[in-house]
Amino acid sequence: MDKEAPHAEDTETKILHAAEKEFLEKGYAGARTATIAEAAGVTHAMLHYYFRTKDKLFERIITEKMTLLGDIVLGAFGDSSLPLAERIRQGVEQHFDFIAANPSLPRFIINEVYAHPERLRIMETSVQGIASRLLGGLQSEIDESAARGLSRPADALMLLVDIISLNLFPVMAAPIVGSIIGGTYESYDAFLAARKQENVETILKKLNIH
Amino acid sequence: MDKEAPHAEDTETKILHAAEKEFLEKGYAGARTATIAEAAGVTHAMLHYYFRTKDKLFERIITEKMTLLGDIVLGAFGDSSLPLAERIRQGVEQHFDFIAANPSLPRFIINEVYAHPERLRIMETSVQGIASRLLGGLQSEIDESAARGLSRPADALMLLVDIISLNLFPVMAAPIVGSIIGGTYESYDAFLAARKQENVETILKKLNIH
DNA sequence: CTTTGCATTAACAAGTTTGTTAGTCTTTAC
DNA sequence: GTAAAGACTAACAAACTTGTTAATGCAAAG
Repeated sequence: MDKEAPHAEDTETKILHAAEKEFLEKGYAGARTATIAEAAGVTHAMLHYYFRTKDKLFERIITEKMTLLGDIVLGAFGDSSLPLAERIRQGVEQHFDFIAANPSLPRFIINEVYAHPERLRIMETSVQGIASRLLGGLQSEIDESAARGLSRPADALMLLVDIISLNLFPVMAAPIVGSIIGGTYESYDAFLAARKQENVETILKKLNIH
Repeated sequence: MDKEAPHAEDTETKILHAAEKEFLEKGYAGARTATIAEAAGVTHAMLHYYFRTKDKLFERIITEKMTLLGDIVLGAFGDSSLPLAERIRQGVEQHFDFIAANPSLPRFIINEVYAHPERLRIMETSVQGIASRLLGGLQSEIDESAARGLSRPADALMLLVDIISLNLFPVMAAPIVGSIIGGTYESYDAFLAARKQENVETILKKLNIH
């Protein structure tokens, strides 16, 4: 009826959405432009008409996804208005939920950055900016809490690596971990829910926070 | 001079070694049989002569690597002759060292299992066998230690997932993490060494072990 | 010495994948 | 109504990738 009908995407957007799915699932090397075009419901010439090359289309997707991943980390742990224990609990949970909702994202970024480290250099200053802002704030809060005897001292960078490590693996390696847990849990989602709480507790125990 | 000269590999072995490197670095989709042949120093017809297809060659590599990864986990944590704290410390360190020495292995396995989950089914009984044997033994030791008040109770499966998560990520995501830590550490190896100890402590603190 | 069988090579072939192009259709502006 | 511009299609082409094949070399067995 009007300007914001969610149903009819234009061709460019349809291609972008199809490309996102294909690249995230199969990576650059495994993705096929013909498959993207078909999934978008357009001829594959249109893909080249709008984006020239597979490379340029890929660049669009990966830049967007790298930015998203950085923003999520900042968004999850950046809120300094809460007491440390709450800030960390919420941060771990928010980060976990986002990863669980976007399960191929970490694998995608890790693979493509490994294959072409120069892609990282484009984001490097932005990544380092986010990291130093976040880590600076978090570190001083950890220090303050430790000085008051409310928790153990800790290195904010190490803590962040702990959290990301713990949150990523069960999602990235879902098929393998799923095969190991077998029927122990009702579903893999049930395992993930348990895992989220386990990760929160692992981090809080590490900090020995009161 | 004699039977165990390490220098002259035969053609088949040269292809296998070159294939291992290419597949681990680029994955199945990104690997090129021509590149493998060139790296092995043979014509690419030889690759087909010895292994028929790219698929069959790949199967050889991935089966070997999946088995290796399973054996490593079992080897690192399977030794039940030590006190629990030592068993875990040594397990984490051994596992970490192996991953650090084989940095592309986890990425490779995770990617290829994701791309073709049926590859996992071939190993499934073996993987589950290893897992249940390992977890059973570890769980009873954890329970016993907890009953004596020497440590907190814990789920062996969750603990194993913790350890693997913590150990894999800094190696898998080395370029990204390296960019974040910037000049904080002398080298990435120095960071990894610190990381290994951090992981041991994270796990021991979680168990609150004496 | 010759025959047999394996190893190797060069050339080729089929299929796939990315990218182009010439021309058509549709919408908008005048 | 028509001219212009952008969107679109079908067909094609070039490059790449996997895999084959026919011919050759070579070493061991008889």
